[in-house]
Amino acid sequence: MPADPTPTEPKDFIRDIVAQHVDEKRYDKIVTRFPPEPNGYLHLGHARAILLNFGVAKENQGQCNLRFDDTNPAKEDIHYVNAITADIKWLIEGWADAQLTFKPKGAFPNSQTIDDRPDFQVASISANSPDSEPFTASAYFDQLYVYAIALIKSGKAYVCDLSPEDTEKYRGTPTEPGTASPFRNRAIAENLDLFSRMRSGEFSDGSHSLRAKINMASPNLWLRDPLLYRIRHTAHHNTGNKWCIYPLYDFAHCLSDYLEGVTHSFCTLEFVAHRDLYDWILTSLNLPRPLPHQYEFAKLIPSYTLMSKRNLLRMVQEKVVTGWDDPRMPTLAGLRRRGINAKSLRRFVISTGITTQNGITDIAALEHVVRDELNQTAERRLAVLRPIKLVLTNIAAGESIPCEAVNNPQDETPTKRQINLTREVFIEQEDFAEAPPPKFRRLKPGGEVRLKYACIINLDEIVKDEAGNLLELHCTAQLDTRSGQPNASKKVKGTIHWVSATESIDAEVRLYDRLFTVPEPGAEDDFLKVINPHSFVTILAKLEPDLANPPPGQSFQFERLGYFTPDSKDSGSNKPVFNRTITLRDTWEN
RNA sequence: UGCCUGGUGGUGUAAUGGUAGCACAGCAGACUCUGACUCUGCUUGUCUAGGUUCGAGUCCUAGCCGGGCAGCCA
Repeated sequence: MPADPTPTEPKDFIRDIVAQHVDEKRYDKIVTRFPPEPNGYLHLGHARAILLNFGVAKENQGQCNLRFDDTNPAKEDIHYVNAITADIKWLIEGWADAQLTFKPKGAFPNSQTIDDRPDFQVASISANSPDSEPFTASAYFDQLYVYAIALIKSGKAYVCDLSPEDTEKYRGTPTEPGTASPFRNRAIAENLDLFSRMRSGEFSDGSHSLRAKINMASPNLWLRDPLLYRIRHTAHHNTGNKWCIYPLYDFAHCLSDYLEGVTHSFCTLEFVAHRDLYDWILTSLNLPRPLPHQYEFAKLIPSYTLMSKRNLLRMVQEKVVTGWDDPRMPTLAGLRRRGINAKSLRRFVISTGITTQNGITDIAALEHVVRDELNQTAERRLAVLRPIKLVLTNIAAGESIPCEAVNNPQDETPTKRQINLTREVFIEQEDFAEAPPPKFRRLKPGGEVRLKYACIINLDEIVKDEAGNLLELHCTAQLDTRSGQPNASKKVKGTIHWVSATESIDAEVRLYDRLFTVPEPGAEDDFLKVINPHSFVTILAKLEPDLANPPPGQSFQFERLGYFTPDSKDSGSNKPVFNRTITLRDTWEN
């Protein structure tokens, strides 16, 4: 197996840009960053951003910083930073671990002088180092404050006393220019004084703000004197009560990139309008090092899923699902618990490419790679989800006939295990039909079928109770059709799976399906109306005995049914709970 | 109807003035001790109209359609 599971090296407009910069030797090293806000779990959409940022870093021997964009203490929580960090490590493990970069524990940006100009820069260190921690925007609050003062001193920022409502009114509309705030031309000294008093807690939330002085008539709304700082008397999960003013995204993000030495800052299309502001702030500060630049790409939106954190949070809060890591959720945690491995996710996401076109990606493309990966790697087992009892009348009670079962036929030299055929076995209800449809290749009256890895059987008698309910099936086993026996190569049309009634275990199996019934639940006025009522079904199944204590994280193919993995939360010793990752492709219809 | 941005099979994505290709999905068949896998074949596309050119998905002009932007969210 190759150490690097990446498929072919991707090529797209962003890699072209980076490649050109590398040719030009524009930067010493390519540095990207993944900047999640710790206010929810990472999902499939983030996977594209993660794989882009880490991919570009990896392909150019660069680094990718994990930075928490934690500038809004009202919405953020430390719980999310831990979950996000774990999810990222999981997603890139064995692929781009070497690129994941943190800062030294407790580090803040260092002061330095470059060409007689003052500068700040934060040190970086491998995330593998024990004394490392993720970058955070909140670690830059001191420097950000210094930059804000520099902007004020150069006449490029001012303190505004307009209320949030008035600020909105003054901004104008897309078709009408805004009007200048009455505080726009305050003296620099007054701005400095007011800003310092904002910081010291003298003013209430919303009463003042720091604004960039750009152009109230700009066709780009984000250049109409955007806010840089707002007052929030709220404790922050990192900085505690040190601050009561917090920088806004536009001010914090570009400067965080700069402080970390980021060269390429990738984000999604809705930030295109912010790019001018990103550049304005950076160029206004006369910074001595090369400036980072922002490049935008289209979001990944798979069909039959909801992708916004707002909606996912609502599903969690309204208990549509059991939590952020519910196996039906499109979160990395949910997908992982479902049994989808990181390599499958990478393959899927990378296969969708990077462009600037918005669109919906067919979730079948993900299902395809999930099946393909698992087909290669998952060991096969026999399991019966909805059992009916079948009695092999020519086998004595108590007798165990050993059979060899292949663990994975995809292996070049497959290993085998032993399963025992006994007088009583269970087969799948679906594999028997008293009145079979045309082309039915399974067990039917007067028919014969092979029990996988065992022998061919003939149906002799259908036993029912007085009410006509099916009780059991009586069959005869053709024992000489077992592997190694004289008639082993005898052909029959159908092969079905089975499990010994006396040598099997009972286990809970959770059958998951798509959460929504429509391809685009996000386009619905209320997604609650299009929830798939059958997205989660739990049953008691009969499994091969060696499935009693499955290794966590291991996937199995239950033959003819699908891929299953032990649930990471609810499985107990000798009491496994299996999640169905996905069914096998099924082209048989009736 | 301000500014930005984008239109290639059903979906996603290539082709950077020179044979419109790939993947998924779909359909048909072969194989099969998994109706899986694998294999074979097939259906389906350059938003429209002009122009430049020997040659246009690609360049130009006009139009049509879609997405984004008016948080003290990110």
